[in-house]
Amino acid sequence: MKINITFPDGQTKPYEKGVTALEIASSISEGLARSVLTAKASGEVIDATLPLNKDAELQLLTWNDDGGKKAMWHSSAHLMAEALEVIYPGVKFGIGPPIENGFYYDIDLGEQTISEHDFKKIEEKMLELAREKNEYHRNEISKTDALNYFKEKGDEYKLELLHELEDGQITFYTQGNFTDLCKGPHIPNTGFIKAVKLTKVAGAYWRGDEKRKQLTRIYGITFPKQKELTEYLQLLEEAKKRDHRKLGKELELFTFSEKVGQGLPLWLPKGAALRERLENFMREAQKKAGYEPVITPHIGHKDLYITSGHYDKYGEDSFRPIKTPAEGEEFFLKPMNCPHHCEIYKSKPRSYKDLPIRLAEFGTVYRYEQSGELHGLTRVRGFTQDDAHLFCRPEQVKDEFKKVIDLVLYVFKALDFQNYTAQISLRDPKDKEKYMGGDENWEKAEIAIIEAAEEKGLKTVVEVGEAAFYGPKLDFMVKDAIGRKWQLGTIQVDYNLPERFELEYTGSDNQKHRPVMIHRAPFGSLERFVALLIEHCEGKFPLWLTPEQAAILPISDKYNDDAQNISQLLKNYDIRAFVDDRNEKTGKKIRDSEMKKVPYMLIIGEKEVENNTVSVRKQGEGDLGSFSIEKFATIINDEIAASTTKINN
RNA sequence: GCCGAUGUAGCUCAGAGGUAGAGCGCUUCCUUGGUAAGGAAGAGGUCAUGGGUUCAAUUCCCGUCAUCGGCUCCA
Repeated sequence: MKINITFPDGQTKPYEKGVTALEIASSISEGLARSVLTAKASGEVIDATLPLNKDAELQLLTWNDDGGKKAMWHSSAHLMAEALEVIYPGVKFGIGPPIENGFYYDIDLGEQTISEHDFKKIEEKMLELAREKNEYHRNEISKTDALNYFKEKGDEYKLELLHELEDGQITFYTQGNFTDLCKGPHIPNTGFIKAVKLTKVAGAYWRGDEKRKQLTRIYGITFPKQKELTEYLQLLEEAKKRDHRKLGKELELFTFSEKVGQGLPLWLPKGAALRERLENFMREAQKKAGYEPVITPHIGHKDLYITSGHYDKYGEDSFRPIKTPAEGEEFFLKPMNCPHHCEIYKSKPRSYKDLPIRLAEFGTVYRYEQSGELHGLTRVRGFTQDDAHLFCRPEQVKDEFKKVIDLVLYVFKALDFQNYTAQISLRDPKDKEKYMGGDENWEKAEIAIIEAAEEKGLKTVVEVGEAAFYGPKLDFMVKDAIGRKWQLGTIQVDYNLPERFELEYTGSDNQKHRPVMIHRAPFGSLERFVALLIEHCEGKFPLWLTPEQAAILPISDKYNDDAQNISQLLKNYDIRAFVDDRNEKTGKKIRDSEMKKVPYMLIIGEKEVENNTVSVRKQGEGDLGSFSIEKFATIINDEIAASTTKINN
């Protein structure tokens, strides 16, 4: 019997029924056969060693394919499990999947513990087992036999997983002396794994449930060549150089103090100046878009949060209330600005003609985040949102929402954030208690977001269960230097707060109506935004934002006064410059300015003073030649103008 | 909050059961220099913090705090 195999280039060839992808690869070339990890047959990724029994479109997957990598790492998780079983007899296994970069396995070591100091011996054992080139054998097994196997082994985690599977679709994979419940696919044998690096150990709750037992999770990554591991490790080193915590310290943008408290950032002068420019940029953009600035206090009465629902949801997990000494009234640090803004809306009667009303505030809010979760400027306990609340008529929602999308995209474009993901976060319909408000409001809000994003042509991913407790949202997510995803811009439609605060407007029918609220923050929080900005530009900020635009470097202290004069002149052109008048050689001053990522260096010596010029050097590029001060000012201001024109078109 | 690691000078880090070191930075002096590190001298540390073991602890053990990597959470 023959079957027809169609290759990605459209060619079709007949093969014997029962042929494996690996055999097909061998028939093409030995080299190919040596690099095939798995195969995709009619859309499904399978073992390359699995017999093919019917016509199929076949794609051979190697290390260069996602499916190949995933299988490699999945098989590596099994290999690690085998090694662990040798070193830690009696270890029990949870799950061990491949992930974006490598794999992990959750294990229960009983009384034993494991730390990074133990990695070396595990890695060595893995490599030793890999060299045995043990094949990954697939076995279909009945549920009863499978249950018996893990009962005997005493692995309650695998038993729990098994109970959820149906008989007839259970497979085991065995390599060497290790057998695991697994649906595959796997690579042909362990010999493909040539380089192993265990990266971290962490506690992880069984099935992601905080209330269940915490297992030990070991992360690792493997490669088919030692060289690729070396390259990967280098890449990680490079990424660390972009880390905003490191750059923030080096460039003197922000700091933390144990005395002030964890998660409470202190903005240093350079960081504060940078942030202020960002705020002004946003103020300008919002003014054009019809927003009205408001200002509200940092605390609010407990009743405010009872009305808003925040007290119910977070009262116990927030910072403890502040009590007035005489009356014993309770106040909370504000965790959000919306309740205050709702009260501003209510300060006078509103007509349909007034809507939409757009109230904007750089509001500083405080949230008690779990201590283990704090992280540089990206996750803090006190931060400032570029917040605004739009109160509109129901028929205005979609239009307003689309305008906000435009604003967010404008901001991202201005700061060159290209690799964002637009994520629509909906509520989890199976877990309605987590959320506030009725079904009808939720449905309206979710539909409004989906339609607005669609009409704007945004490519979105939908995440169920990620909504805020009072409404669905559209978030703009960006990755940081170490690959973690963070929410920056956010837009949220809210039918619930207007109801809780009993917001109203008088319609053209002279009846009372309920407005709809849109919460939005294009930066999200200034802290987080600046953190991501630092990482994206590696501390080399756009010229209009950067703390110091130019360093003036006198060749010797004879020219210090001339340098000061030039600094004064540049101020007239709105150029931020400082004089490095240290008693150092020019080479040293240049080096230091390069390291501090100052965009321009102006070298001043005898020639320049005589000709009334400055010698211009650009960071990362080198000498540009001599220019008059006016000319230099034009260069800078043109460069800034060019970036702004680019944004506006 | 949970699991694991870490905490030594302003920064980056070395060190050892007998009370501490380097490089950079800082101060002073010499040098007055032309596009990525000129030279010398000096100041600077309750070795995170509280307790325990010991003749002796910064070093070993325990608690606390903070930081780092994950987990959970994230208005």
